Amino acid sequence: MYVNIRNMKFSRSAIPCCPPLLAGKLTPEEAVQLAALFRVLSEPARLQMLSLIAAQSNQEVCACELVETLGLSQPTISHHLKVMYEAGLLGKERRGTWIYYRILQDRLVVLRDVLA
Amino acid sequence: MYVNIRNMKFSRSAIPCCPPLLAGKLTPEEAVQLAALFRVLSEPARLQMLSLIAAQSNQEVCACELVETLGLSQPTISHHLKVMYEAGLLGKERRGTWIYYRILQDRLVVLRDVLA
DNA sequence: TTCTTATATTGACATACATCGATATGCTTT
DNA sequence: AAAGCATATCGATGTATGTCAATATAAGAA
Repeated sequence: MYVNIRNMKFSRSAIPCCPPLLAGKLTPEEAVQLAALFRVLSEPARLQMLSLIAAQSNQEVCACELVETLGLSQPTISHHLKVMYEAGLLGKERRGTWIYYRILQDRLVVLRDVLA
Repeated sequence: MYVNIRNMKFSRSAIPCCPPLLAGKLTPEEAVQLAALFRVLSEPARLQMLSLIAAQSNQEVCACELVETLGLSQPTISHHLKVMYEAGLLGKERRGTWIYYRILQDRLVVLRDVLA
């Protein structure tokens, strides 16, 4: 399994835990990409949604549950889910009437490594 | 030296490299705080500024150098520096006419750990 | 089909903020 | 004091986006 970080390919096992990636110069394009990801995380509601999903024993949650838990309207929840889904932070799966969302780790790993 | 992470105090040496902090439920207040930090990182210009500072051998840079390097006006650079300074991401020191900025690691560490 | 529930989309509105020109403040030198 | 350079602040403007009500779409039940 391989991971791309700033134009360089690493085998997963070759990545040290905390590589200092901010130490190299970011190209404008890289900066735009990373900023877009950080922007997705810059909403309290979205962070709470991620936290709620991560706290589930199944590591997933149906959208209706988020509507009940957070004090936001159903369209707003749906909007946030869409933003995170399109950013590659969430995966979704329909099972009957309900749609279950789960966290995709890859993008979060990229961001974490950038911050090292 | 101590670090506060989500209401818990850690001695620096006691922090494991990659503790999974998103696994616990975030309070609304924590979510607001973290989101504000992520928002600071959600601008490409600011990420490039951080990257430029980190790439210096002295780990610092004077504001004028940023104005020259990035294609933004001096007031805009000054604005971004202020945002990052007030967020605790940058320290500054005046030496004569120039003001030198450097990266403060603590907040970045908090964010990185949250993403684990 | 009809009804009910779950999720998504649309449209509108308000707020946040990145950006810049103009100007102010601060430090150094002459 | 005056001039020159570095940095900060102010005011204005345009754009992005979080939010909700209303509505549409989708799936299962009766």
